[in-house]
Amino acid sequence: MNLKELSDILGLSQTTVSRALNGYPEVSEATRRRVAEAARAHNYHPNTQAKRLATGRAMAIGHVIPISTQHEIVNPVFADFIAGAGEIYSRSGYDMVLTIVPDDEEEAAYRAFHSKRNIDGVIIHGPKLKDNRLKLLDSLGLPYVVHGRSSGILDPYSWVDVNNARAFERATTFLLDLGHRDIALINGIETMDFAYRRRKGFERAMVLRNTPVRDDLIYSGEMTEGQGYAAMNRMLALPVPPSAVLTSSLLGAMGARRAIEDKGLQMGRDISVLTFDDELGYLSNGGDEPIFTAARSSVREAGRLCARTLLNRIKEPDLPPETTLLEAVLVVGHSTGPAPFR
Amino acid sequence: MNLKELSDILGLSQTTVSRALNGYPEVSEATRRRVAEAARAHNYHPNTQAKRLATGRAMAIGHVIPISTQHEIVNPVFADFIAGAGEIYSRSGYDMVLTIVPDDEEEAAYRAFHSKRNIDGVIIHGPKLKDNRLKLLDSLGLPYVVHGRSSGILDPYSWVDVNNARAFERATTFLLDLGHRDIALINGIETMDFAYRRRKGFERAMVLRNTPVRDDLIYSGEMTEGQGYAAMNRMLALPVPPSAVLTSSLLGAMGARRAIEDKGLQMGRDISVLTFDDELGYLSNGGDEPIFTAARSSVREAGRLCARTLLNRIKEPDLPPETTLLEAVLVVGHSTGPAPFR
DNA sequence: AGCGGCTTTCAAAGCGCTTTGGCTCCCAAA
DNA sequence: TTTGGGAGCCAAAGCGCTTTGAAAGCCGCT
Repeated sequence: MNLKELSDILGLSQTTVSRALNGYPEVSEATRRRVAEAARAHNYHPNTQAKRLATGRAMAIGHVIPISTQHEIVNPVFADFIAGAGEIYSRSGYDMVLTIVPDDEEEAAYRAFHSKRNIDGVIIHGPKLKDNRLKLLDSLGLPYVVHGRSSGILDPYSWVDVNNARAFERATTFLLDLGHRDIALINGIETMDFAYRRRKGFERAMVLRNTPVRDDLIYSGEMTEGQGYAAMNRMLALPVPPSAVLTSSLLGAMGARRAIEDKGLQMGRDISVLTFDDELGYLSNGGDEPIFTAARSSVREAGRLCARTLLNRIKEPDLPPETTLLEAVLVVGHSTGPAPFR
Repeated sequence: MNLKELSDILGLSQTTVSRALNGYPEVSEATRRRVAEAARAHNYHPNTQAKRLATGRAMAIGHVIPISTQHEIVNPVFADFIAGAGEIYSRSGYDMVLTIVPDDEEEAAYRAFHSKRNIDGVIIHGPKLKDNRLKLLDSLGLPYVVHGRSSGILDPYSWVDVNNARAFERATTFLLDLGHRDIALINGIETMDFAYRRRKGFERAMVLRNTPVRDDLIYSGEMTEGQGYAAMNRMLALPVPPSAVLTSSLLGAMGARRAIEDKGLQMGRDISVLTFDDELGYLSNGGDEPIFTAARSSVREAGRLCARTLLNRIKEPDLPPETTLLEAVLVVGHSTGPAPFR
């Protein structure tokens, strides 16, 4: 059942039927109802491809998800981010098209999106410092919104980010207030913008309190349980181990806890752990009461915001870039306590 | 730059240019080269929408990912599965389109896929017992492959599944061999086919050894860290707690370990833990040496296989259904040991 | 010279929609 | 009675590709 058949049945032109179904004003209410009725009765659904060709709009948003060639890690926050974004897309009739590529083919993936013309815009995931995807997309003229920011890029662009520096500054201050001085940071890879900002926040808080930042208490790497475990283990073996540790992910915090307990120590008493919590659906930080003290910000909500922002930009391409800065909430759980005497 | 412009430049008809670029035989090698050259020089890329309309093939695969309305959980294995499938799709020029829906709108999502005609086939995730999506898709005539199986569906269909029953039977036998008798099962939701089969495998092994299956040692629910922790906690509080536990996911096993260690017990000595391990990229079970003893099968590889199978079916719709049964490997880590004396 | 049979190329008709630029009524205003 | 204008509808021209059916060119043969 296509438009022609339907309009033949109705004894109307394709024009009128199309306009009736798409809510154009130049069609009488009576006809509109009759058309809508017939469309339902005959189970008519417009052919998406034809519509896309005719309008020139793809009605789809692209996401490029890199697989790190060395580590084979699909960042687990993608799942939740995408769940949030997908919610908005489907509500607006947009499709979400995903491309999974080795990270050295990422640029090619964006170019392919552009030249195939099968999407109207993209979301940039995991921006790095001075991320060169931004100018690539600018040059292609593809609308985009960045999930995060890219330090070093001066031209304005649209983004949705959580205030990582502030969150880690506050978290660090919280630990300092508890008397900790040897505070460790188990961070993400610092070529990633979010990790860079987190370290800056951490350092700022330390400096403001005249507390030395110890290089041997800073780790930067993949945010997995295993890496968190390994990093914590190494730090616990130091002559002066940390009395508190900040981790960049709940998974990392779980690894750190395991290392702590392996040593027969107790988290929250012997060593404090404070983590960033993305509120991933499948990895909650306890129920009503948090287990880990954490700086919390929902990545799913960030997905929703990114999607909304992007759809807006697609609708109104001439609007100036729109930016959203989210503040993380500090929630207190059982993983932190006053610094023990030494 | 479109086909018409390109063929005008070349002084050829659109037909010839199209055929040249698509590798049809009725075009001379000389012309083909000339066309290919010009296409590159002028940066010509065919318009995907037009191509799709003309051929009637959407060149895209749909995935419907439900969000449980009660629990807000996006199953973390999706990420890895999709990474595997996406690899195959992009290699074959297919797009992957994702729809995220509340699970009571899942059926509508499949119908939408069908009536919008924007995909050529779908993958069914997380099949339940007697899953009614299968007959829905059959009736719509939409090619599909199931990741998993659906007990109770008798008509043949294409699937890729791991031998869950066998894996859990072997795992259970492994624990029985170590002298355990009070073995607990922390399973997924048993309306899910995989969880049902795992329980069957578990029970079979127990029955074959004349070991009673204790109802109070069986838990079925979401496979999160928190649920694993809670379930293990409850079981440890029983008059006769288990000496070993099987969990359906690494996350659940991590929760169980936490409960065990909270009680001051040691995993592998006081209580054995054996888990299923999907080899998720971001949640590895240790490095070279596994931490948890586990039945291991890569969900990413399953994604690849599903994708290949589906693309095959799309190409050759008349082939009989194709099925693939994967066997999990039992790897021995540090989480299991002989049953302690009581 | 005429012919059949290749190979190579082409014009034109789709695919199913949107949108432009009319056209026809009908009614109120002049 | 004419006229201007709005309401409601339509035919046809796209959108950029594929594919059908036919034609043109070339070859060796008889």
